[in-house]
Amino acid sequence: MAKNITIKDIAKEAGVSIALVSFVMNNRIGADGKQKYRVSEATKERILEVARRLDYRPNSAARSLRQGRTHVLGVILSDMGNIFYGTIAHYLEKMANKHGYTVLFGNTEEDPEQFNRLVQSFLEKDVEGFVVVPCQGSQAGMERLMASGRPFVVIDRHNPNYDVPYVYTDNADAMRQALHAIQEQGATKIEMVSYAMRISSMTDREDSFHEVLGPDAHIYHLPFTITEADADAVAEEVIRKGTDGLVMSSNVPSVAVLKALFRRGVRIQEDIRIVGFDYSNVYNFFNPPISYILQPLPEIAEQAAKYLFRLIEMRESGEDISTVKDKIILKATLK
Amino acid sequence: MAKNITIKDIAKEAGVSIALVSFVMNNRIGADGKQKYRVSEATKERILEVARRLDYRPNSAARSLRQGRTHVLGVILSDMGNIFYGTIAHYLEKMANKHGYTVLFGNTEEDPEQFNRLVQSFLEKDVEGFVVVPCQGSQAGMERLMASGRPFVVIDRHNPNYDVPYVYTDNADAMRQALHAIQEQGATKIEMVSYAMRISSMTDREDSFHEVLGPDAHIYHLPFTITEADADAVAEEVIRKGTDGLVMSSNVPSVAVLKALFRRGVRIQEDIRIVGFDYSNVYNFFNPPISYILQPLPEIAEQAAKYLFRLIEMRESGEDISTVKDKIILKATLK
DNA sequence: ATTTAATGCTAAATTGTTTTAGATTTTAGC
DNA sequence: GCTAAAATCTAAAACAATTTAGCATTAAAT
Repeated sequence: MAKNITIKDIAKEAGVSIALVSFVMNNRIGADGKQKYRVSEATKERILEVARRLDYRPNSAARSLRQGRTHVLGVILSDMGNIFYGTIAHYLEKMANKHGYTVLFGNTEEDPEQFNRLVQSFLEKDVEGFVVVPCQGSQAGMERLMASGRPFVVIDRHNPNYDVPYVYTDNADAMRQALHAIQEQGATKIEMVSYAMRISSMTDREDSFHEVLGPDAHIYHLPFTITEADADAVAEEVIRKGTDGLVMSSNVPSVAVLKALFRRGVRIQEDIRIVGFDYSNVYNFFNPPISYILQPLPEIAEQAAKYLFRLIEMRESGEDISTVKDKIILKATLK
Repeated sequence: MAKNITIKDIAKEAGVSIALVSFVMNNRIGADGKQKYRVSEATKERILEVARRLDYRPNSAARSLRQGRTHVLGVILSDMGNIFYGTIAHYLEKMANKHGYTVLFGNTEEDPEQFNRLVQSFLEKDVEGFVVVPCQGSQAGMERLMASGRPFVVIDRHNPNYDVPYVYTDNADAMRQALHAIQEQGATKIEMVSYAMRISSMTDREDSFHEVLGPDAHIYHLPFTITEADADAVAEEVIRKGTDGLVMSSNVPSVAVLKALFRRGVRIQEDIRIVGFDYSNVYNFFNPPISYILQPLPEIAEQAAKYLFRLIEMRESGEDISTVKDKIILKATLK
């Protein structure tokens, strides 16, 4: 209820114009060489004192309306409950914070409609820039984002049909490392566990897998929401075939299949060697520990944020950002 | 650059007043019994057609400024990279979305200064309500939040000195369940692993632990950022003392200590029984699987969101929310 | 035929800030 | 003491919507 204190109240209380209050509050004094707006120390102090006393807080809606800036970013990802995205989200928020930005988050749960809704919603909220994880079928949403002219950076996946700014992991290289590792560990009948989703992170890893092991090497495809039955089916087939090496393409299916194998008494790392993709605590509890591909999450977030800030900066100073589409490719490491 | 389409552009194009456009866009036609604002079907269609054609999107800064509503919530938690908070964040976002809200997230990393900064920042962004996880020393931030009169709901922990709305787990009961379970599993020399942070979730669990096992039962206290050395030290002492049961008070320390024990070749669930707190995939890979206390995360998020919406609703209709301070206590279950 | 009521619409105020253009006051130079 | 220049400060116009109050026009009622 308590009516919020505005610049007007302060002006009245301090006996000055609202313009002056604004200048003082924004410390826009004696700036721009010609030092146009100058205020005497005395009035400045008086204004600041009143502001403090009345506990003034600027209304950001009004400021945004006038300036066209919100200092808000929009981050759209798959699922914050997944430690992979949760970690990225955390680092992104940290970067944003450091630069005076605040961030709106949204989860698509791999639903393209939801992706689209989030884009719309964030555009209307006037976010100054986006970091997005597209999903299968999110073309409409991506088109709208591109058409908006709002700065954005794609991470984790990308649609090769769209020439847009992104930060991406060298998944082909990562899979080569994984396969090299599992072969060194003695596996000869190697299969892969992947998601059914046709997104570049999966297909790039799969293509690389086939390049190394030939087109007949088998890949299991699991749905986005993996049931116990899904994982059990994979385990059964793996056992039946006598597969002795399994490379994973993501942490969730990785853990799901490990559970199913464990339930069946398969001696993991003896009967079958595993190489995971993305970190899970689970890997530590085998002998030897399960190797895994680690994507540089902090760096992904950092690079994406920096890239985005650069785009925002450019747009703010009137430059054309539609021509900048640099791709940043980061290497994953085997752990 | 592309100048945004405003209500004015539509008015001009459709040959009507901006007021009418606003009414049509908000579907405020023929409402409120007296059906004050009516538009003929024809003009309505014309306006909608123009809006569609020009791809009109309302400017939410202007709308917020005028209405004093932003349809944005602020969620402040400890660390989205932790699956516990990440999951809660996800459910909260989902609930918010369903009610037409968008959400700003912030991580404190258990730093009270950061908590304070986030409160300030979100207040200035005019969030309509907060869901917050306070941290040790966050009193200043909490006071400011309370003083703001903005609706908020506290989750996961609470300061018993503050009589505020919260959704909380019955931690005493949870710990009793955990202890009952570990005793049934045959453990007699039982210790506890907890955080050094003095927050209610930890202290309630610890108090309950002492109530059941007596004041001399030992509790290990780990810092918020646990190093391998920290966990190693606990493992060493546990081994030295011949502790045969360990109840955990949170997932992160739980996994850290499990790793340290595993590294030392301790036969988990044979030499020592473990009962975890909060879910981790790790628990499945022992024989028998490690029991754990599961907090109802979806329900926590749901109840908190509903509670918050109730408060917002009340405030919107001019009611005094400063008197409503209901506490919602949820039971955890042993899995 | 005149009042009354309903329908369809509009002008203008309002929200809290930033910012431009210019008005006042003070100081400095002579 | 006067003028020019410098130093302070202000009025008012944006920004893009919502919303109040009320104006025409047509239809219905007396």
